[in-house]
Amino acid sequence: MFTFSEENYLKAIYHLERKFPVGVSTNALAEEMETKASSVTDMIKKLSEKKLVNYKKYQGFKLSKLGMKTAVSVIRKHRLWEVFLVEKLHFSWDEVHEVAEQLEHIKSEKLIDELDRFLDFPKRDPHGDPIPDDEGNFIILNKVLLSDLKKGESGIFVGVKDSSTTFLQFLDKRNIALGSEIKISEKEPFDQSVLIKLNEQELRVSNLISGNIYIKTN
Amino acid sequence: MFTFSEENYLKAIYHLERKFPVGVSTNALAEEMETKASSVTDMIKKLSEKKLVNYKKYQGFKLSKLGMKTAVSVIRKHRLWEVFLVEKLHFSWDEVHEVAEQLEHIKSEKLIDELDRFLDFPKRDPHGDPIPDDEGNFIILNKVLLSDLKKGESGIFVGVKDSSTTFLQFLDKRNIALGSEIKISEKEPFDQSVLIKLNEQELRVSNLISGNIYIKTN
DNA sequence: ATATATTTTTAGACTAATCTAAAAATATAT
DNA sequence: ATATATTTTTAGATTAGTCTAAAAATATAT
Repeated sequence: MFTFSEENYLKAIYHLERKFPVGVSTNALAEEMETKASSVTDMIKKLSEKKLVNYKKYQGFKLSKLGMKTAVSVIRKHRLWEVFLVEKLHFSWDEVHEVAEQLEHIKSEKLIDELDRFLDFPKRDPHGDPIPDDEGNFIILNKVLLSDLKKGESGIFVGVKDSSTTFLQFLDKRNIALGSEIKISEKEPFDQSVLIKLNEQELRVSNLISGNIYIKTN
Repeated sequence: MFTFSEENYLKAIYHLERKFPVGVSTNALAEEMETKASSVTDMIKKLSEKKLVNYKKYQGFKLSKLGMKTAVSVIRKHRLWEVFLVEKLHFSWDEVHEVAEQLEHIKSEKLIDELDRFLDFPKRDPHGDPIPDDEGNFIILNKVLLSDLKKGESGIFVGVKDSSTTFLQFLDKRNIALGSEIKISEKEPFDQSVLIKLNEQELRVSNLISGNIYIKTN
């Protein structure tokens, strides 16, 4: 079907389209892929020939219908494998990404659908991100950033925006786990840091932290 | 570490060394890999530079200690994934090979050791082949070909020599499954076909079939 | 032992994915 | 509006893995 590299580009374009709904630029994709703009241009040409992206020179690009379907399928695989690693193989949520990056490229419809069944059709991956079903449909959960809550408001911790190892380990260290109830006790107007209450304890976190935590409000 | 291609060559050399213990030839490996002799020469040079094989021009090659270790590790991964596919994901023994060929190249020590534990340290894959442990040690089972048994002798079906889809499906169709007790009722001297008894039924199989079935005798 | 056949290697080319450096297009600023 | 800066594309190279065709080495046969 498609090469690992093509799939990785499609996935990256998918994520960038959330940030830039009008279209993705060569430089933005180069940064996301940690590669050079010239390499991106080469690859975009190839993806365009294969009808995976819509592209006009110098005008940016967007996923085609086929490109979108393919990207979502790779994301489904990535997230299902993450669930497998955490639930069955004792991985922690900060260890799964690297391995899932490899596993997401394994080609087998049966494999992924059976894995889905084996895991009992999970709706979220270990970081709270929704898992597309076999038709590519997501459950969109309405969530807000913790940094957007006002003093006195509360909700459930349902996901992270940044899932870097360091951030995830930071959360682990403070016992901030998915599903925890978090309430804003205080909000410092000067630096936007917040005093939060969770698990019967109070904790002060910076705006950088609260801006990476997704909350489902009641 | 090593590329998919390098790992595939190492695995193929490993298997060929069983057949040709003195050393593997370029042509033999080309046939095994379904590629051209010139491609094999190119790759062998690379493997030789990386100290994975011992090679002298025109004189064939053998795996080095490092090459052997690497090949065994790939085989361990392949066979563990096969067990996973059959035991957890409802694959049949004739469906697993193609997917395991992909999964065997995933790089993660933790992944494979946790998978091993998750599967409860299986000693054999779905075709009866032994699974190396995390040190690379195999359990060698003393087995003989069904075609080597004499009239009246019997044993347990413990493995297949040829694990092609067609052969495995042939066995399925006749309910010849791993673990079955098989007894030679009759042996036809002319074509070496045998009348076997298993599961309370008698069945005639050709020499080609009996030459691909491994038996553990009591 | 020498001619012939077979095997193996080399030489040169191709594709995919990447890079650097330069050119072309577009955007920005005064 | 035109010069300058930025972005994007192109041109040309590089690496891994493969191929074909030819050359070199080895094996076989009479």
